[in-house]
Amino acid sequence: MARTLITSALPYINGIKHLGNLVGSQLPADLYARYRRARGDEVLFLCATDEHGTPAEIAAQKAGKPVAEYCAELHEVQAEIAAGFRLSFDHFGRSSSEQNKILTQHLATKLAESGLIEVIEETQVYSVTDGRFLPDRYIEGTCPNCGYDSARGDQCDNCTKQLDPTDLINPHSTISGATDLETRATKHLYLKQSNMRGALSEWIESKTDWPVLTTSIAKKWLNDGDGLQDRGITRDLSWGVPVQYDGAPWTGMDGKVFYVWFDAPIEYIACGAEWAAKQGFDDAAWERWWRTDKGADDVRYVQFMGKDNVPFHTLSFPVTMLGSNEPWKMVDYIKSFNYLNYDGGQFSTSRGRGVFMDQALSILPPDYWRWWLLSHAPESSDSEFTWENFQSSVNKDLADVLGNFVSRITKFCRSKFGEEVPAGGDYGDQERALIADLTEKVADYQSHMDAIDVRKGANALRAIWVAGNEYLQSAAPWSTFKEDPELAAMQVRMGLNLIGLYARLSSPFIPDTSGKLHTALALDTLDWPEDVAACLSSLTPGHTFVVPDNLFAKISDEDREDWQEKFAGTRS
RNA sequence: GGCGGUGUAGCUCAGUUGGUUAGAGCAGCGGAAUCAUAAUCCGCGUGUCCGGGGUUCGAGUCCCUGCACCGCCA
Repeated sequence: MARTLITSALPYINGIKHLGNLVGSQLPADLYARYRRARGDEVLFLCATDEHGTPAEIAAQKAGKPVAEYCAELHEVQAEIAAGFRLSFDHFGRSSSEQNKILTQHLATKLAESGLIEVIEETQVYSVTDGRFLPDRYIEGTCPNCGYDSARGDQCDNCTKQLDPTDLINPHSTISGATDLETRATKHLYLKQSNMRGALSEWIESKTDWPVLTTSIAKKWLNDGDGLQDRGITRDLSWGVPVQYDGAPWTGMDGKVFYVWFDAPIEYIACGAEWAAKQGFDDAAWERWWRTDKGADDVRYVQFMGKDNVPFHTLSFPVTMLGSNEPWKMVDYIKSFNYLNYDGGQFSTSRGRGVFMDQALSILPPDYWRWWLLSHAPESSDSEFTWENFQSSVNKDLADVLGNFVSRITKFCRSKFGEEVPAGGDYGDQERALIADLTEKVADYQSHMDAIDVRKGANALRAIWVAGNEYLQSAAPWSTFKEDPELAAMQVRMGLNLIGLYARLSSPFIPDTSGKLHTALALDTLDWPEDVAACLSSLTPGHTFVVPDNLFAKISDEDREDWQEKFAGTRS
């Protein structure tokens, strides 16, 4: 049995993500996971919250809660919303887990043994009032260049001049407003990524089948300017994986933690360990996915992420994996996405612009969102969400093409033959032609799904739905019924079987709807229709069903205008 | 400032290694049908493929350049 390991970029803990974040990683990852499972693969689909770092500490502080408690709560919130979108993670873990701590410390040790860690002393701004070192962007003051009074420590937003925090006039902490800032010397561990440049370059060059978006970003970082830079992997914080521990190959790192970008990707692996522990399995259960010396050789590992995450997945994390000199399973394919814009601008978490995951679910069921987002996934370039487009796509594709198809055939059957598959007649030329056409269309659909071409997959699926309406329109059982009820019965039987086919093929995109059809038609299975002809004969005369409620209500102009207004401004 | 991306029908987007009259969905127009959520099906597109140069027998597709928008980096 083929085995597929799938990970989605980890959503950061400090709040609810917007639809742009969702469509860039978790949702397409789920689509692919569902598809691979349907095709019979053994799948392990992992995701987790990314919980460490300064933003989490500050968010917790604002909420007036200990950071651990804050993260635990937000993790539950995110998990619940993920479930709301039907994201089928085998495990939704936490980067703050014990497993991740152990693994992060282990890998840091291995990297040190490989000579890839060095200790560097540098100066950073310390806020006495806040009791912490401040990242550059949390320091503001007057720009020495243009006089703008809210220039950040890394850059002036007004004149765009790049700054050093110590350049600022009258600097203060944006966390507390404190002005008692001082520069202090502090030591940090650096990961010598530059030493691995050759190995990384070779590895990336070998990935000729990757999307250009992925490889162009990777190569740019690898080759531009002075090439790949070494990066600090520790920070002076309390919330995170401790850098100093028993057996650490360095000293003097007390009170420091690993920088979030270092431990977050390691959570992909640790998440597997969390999953195994939760299932009551032993280590071998997750190691067969993650260690090539323990059975992961035949695993195909696919990662999903937005383009902003590509450097970490093509360079930093691989440095950790390769540099450890241990046989970790490396990623086989990286599917990356561009950005989804919102109505002429960007989605903005800070300004609350756009639709956030919880809000989306509060106004419509998940399948509406899944369908629109996936059929408009920003694959080749940034794409745009507008309410008009959302309304027309959803109404047309889901309500009219698919929903109405189910409605018209089941209701016609009920009125003429009752709620059971009618007997009589045999499939003829027209049906054989339809089967041949659908067999071809399903193969086309599968080829796009195999290639993880999300939009093309959606288009192909839609074409399959359309084929049912074309058939029904030309077979016209409502006409043939008058002269030849047996013929009409056979045509209706085909129509009902088409619903069964659609329920199976559509499940990766719109799982709830597939479930409804499964129940209404009393299908014995939602297995993939490897044999289209057989699938279209699987509902036999006498099989009873129930006419389902309309699958999709249409979005009215009033709703659309309402939402347009509601989500334009600031998140309430 | 450096780098990268994008710019194709009213809208959202496809267009593989350059090759016949540039495509899909939606919207619009005309028709058929009336089983169905006025839902479906059929037919209809002369679009300076952002502008300007160039390479080529031939360019949306390669090169140079200008413009616009968007990112990333320093």
